[in-house]
Amino acid sequence: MYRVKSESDCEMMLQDQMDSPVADDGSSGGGSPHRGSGPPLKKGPWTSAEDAILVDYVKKHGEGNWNAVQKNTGLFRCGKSCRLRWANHLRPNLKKGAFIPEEERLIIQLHAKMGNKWARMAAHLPGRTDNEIKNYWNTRIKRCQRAGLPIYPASVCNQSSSEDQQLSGDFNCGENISNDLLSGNNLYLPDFTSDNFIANPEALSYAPQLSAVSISNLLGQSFASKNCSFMDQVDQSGILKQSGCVLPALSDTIDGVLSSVDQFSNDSEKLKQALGFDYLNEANASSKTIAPFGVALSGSHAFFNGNFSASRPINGPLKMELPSLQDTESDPNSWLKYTLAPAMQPTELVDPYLHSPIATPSVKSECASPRNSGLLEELLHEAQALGSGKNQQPSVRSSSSSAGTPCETTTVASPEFDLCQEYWDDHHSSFLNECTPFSGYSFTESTPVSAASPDIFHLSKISPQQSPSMGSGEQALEPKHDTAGSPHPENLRPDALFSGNTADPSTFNNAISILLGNDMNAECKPVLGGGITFGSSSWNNMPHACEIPEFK
DNA sequence: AAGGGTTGCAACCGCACAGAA
DNA sequence: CTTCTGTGCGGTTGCAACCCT
Repeated sequence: MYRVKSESDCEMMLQDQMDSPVADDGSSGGGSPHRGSGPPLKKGPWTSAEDAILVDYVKKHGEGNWNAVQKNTGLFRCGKSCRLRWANHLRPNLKKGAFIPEEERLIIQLHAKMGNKWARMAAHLPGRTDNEIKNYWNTRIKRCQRAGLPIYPASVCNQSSSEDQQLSGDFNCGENISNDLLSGNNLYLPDFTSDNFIANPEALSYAPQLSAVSISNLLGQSFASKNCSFMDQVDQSGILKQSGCVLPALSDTIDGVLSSVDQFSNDSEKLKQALGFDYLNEANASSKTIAPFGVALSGSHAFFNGNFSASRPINGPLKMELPSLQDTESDPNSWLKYTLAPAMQPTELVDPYLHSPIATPSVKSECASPRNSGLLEELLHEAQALGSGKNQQPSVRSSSSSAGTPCETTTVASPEFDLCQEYWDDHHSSFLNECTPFSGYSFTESTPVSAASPDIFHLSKISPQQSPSMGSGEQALEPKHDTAGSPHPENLRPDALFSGNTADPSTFNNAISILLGNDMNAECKPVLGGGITFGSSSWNNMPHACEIPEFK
């Protein structure tokens, strides 16, 4: 690393840089290559002397015209290097040191919205440079990859959801979700309408969301504005359980499902969560502040959790840059734990749709981070907790995620998962009967699940019997295979969820159409190889939300 | 203690864009 | 309109510090 030279290095001063110029290759780089025939420009770490020269120059001449620095100061640095040095290290008001939790949250959130637009992200983080943010993010990506955790905390996506709801104004069901972070940072929050969302199909690649949305559409599509964001609809599903006033009959249906699930043994919570029905259990939620991250980022898990036993391993390195908002999460509540001020009273944590009080915030998941910040450390902490095989307290119903807590679902090879598997083997028939109203709309019926989370797996188990386009449940559990029986590469991608593993593409499209407000048919089309494209977008060239014209 | 592997940051590289000539 | 120049941005690399065995 180019560690900042100690102050003793100041002694090297100018002479040092003069003595050790690195032959420049004309690397002023990019659009401003060094074209002169002067002395070779130095590369590598800046010395204090060079810094002093540059600072002095900027004080006198101001920023800009960086190529003139060399001419005016004798500094053997290209203008580009000077600009970079100034911008990243020398300019005033630069924050140094580690990112504070609030900054981390903001970075995560911004990245979810912008993708790798570091400069734009830096604009939201005064005193931070794009390079810093980029490095931080890359580090974070690596950590998440190692830990097998999702890049985006579920709450970040839910933040987008909540923000979207607030901003859209099209979906006014009385929620008044706090949004301190948003308001405090003047974030630019694109309105992810359902149409917009189409351009981000990865965001759909998470079974809990899908199930949530499917249920939402089943139960409450009528009251969902078409202009509501996709996540709005997800959120609606999350509130359905609590919103019996809206559709009491259907709410009863859900209650019935949950009741049947509750018949399961003490581990039923795990099963429900693994089945992705946790979002239906918000009324029992005590854990809006529990699990730092939801696990509904199933696709992300698939990406990063190479230990996912139920799926084919992901072969080879994956480019970790993910399109923005790829992982919108279905849990409408978990975001709260990020946005609520620390002083927020517990009562304020009550979901607007939640009729029953929330358990005391003191009920903490064992997975909760020591810092309770929901940030990178928490991810790591969760990973540790997962590795240690810790479980949540049985009495704690975690509904922070539509798919359960990370403790229970991120480590798919965990005993919990096996337990769920066993439960399924034992009870799936009766459960499926109970779940009949939902499964018909479950996207998992056409979803290859090899790259998905266990949540997706279990959801897939729900649907086959109900699905006209899916075979047996066992088939549903199998990743999509090509004719040779080998894992289809598409299965290794989150968007494999939409890879059209249905015998009837029109059915699939119709389902998506229902999901996304009936506009899918125009935008979504099957592609060769079983994938689905959304307009011109694909996984690899998916534009970030900010690149979508509406967001600019 | 030593050596190899990993981490994380600073800096570089190359492309793209805008404005001036 | 074309070319040149400056700047911005995102991806990548280099390497010292740190960690692990």
